[in-house]
Amino acid sequence: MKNLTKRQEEILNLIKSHILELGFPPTRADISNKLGFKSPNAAEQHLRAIEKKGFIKILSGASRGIVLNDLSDHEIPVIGLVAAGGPILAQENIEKTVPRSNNLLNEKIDFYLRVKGDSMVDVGIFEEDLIGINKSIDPKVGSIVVARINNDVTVKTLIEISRNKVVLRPENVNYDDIVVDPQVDELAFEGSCVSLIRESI
Amino acid sequence: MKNLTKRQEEILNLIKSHILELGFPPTRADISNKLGFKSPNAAEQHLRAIEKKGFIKILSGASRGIVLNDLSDHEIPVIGLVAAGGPILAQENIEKTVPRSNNLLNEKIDFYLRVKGDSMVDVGIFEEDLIGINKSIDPKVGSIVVARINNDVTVKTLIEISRNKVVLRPENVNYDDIVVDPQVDELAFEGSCVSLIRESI
DNA sequence: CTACATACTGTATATAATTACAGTATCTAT
DNA sequence: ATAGATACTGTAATTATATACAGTATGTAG
Repeated sequence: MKNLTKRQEEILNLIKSHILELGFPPTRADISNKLGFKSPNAAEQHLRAIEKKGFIKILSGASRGIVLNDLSDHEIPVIGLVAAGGPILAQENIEKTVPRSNNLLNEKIDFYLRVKGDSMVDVGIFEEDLIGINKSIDPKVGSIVVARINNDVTVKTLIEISRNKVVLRPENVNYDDIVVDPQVDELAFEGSCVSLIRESI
Repeated sequence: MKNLTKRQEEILNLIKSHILELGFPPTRADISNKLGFKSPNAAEQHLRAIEKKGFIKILSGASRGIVLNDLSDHEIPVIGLVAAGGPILAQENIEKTVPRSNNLLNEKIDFYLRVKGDSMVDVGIFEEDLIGINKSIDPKVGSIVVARINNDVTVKTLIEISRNKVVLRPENVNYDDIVVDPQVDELAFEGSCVSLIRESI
């Protein structure tokens, strides 16, 4: 995604603040008025340029049909079922996005993962809960991590980690620890769990 | 704020989901198409009715000029320790406020309550969790409610409710049911639990 | 009984908004 | 030098949209 010029960025910010303020995007005339253009075409051409650079999408024929593409700053993706193989943040895994303001604390959340199964109920993580994941936090013993074992993504407590042995514990008395040898099985840590949201009780 | 009719609510939801999906409100024609109206005026009149009841504001002359009013409430209070006696939403009980995520389709949350104690761990509600409370939902058997018993605020599952007997169950095998006679003890329901946030894991 | 709310159809029109076309001028990379 | 990006003015046509007016029909509260 190419960089915007100063003027284009000004216009993109204008669009964003218009949406924030009123709830819908501006028209070409709105933009022209605010920036002092004497022709709506000035705005039109800026929009085309911004679209070309991938920051917005212009829906043809629709009034105010400007769709923001860069939700990453404001929206956190929610990962549903993870397709085997591909990257966890691949588009097809994204169930929806939620506004970042849902996040109450300062800790960084890269994405939410929808919990499947009951393997973590003993620490209060239930099926369908959304757990907030920080990709940057190194897996620490005792913390809850998102691990990928041979293309299967799982959420467990990290109990032990060494060169040839990693122990992951389901927090459910009915399940046994998972012992992995990273030299035999493919193992990757996708991040650490830092928060939880339960949307419906 | 008067209640919406079923049809009006349907239209309000359509507006919300349109915004969620595309980022801007629908036109009268959009609404009519989706609901099968043969005249855009049907949508227009519904919008007027919804505006009259205070749920939206129609900006005259602006295309797609529908502003949602229920989003203007920006901050949700977080209730910490509840002082005995006073109202639960009294200023001195408010620990902080958090921004209301542009909560387009989610259930209404009047306030968050910080959970004290371990009486609800078996349903995954832990100490220091924040539970989202809706004041308007009537206490239903089987749901988790915020109850005030003689000036003590508590969160429990409602098991039984009748004129002279109310049973509240702590979701923890170590605790016994609380049986209250509303004719003897002062009992009030402050709301129902609809969501949960755990800020740190 | 009557006014008012709800829930629409149908037609029409003014205006809001997109968007094409024709220019001007400056800057930058090939 | 020349093609393309940037940054606009100016005009105009087409289409999208809001919105008024005229109806029909049903239900509900005073």
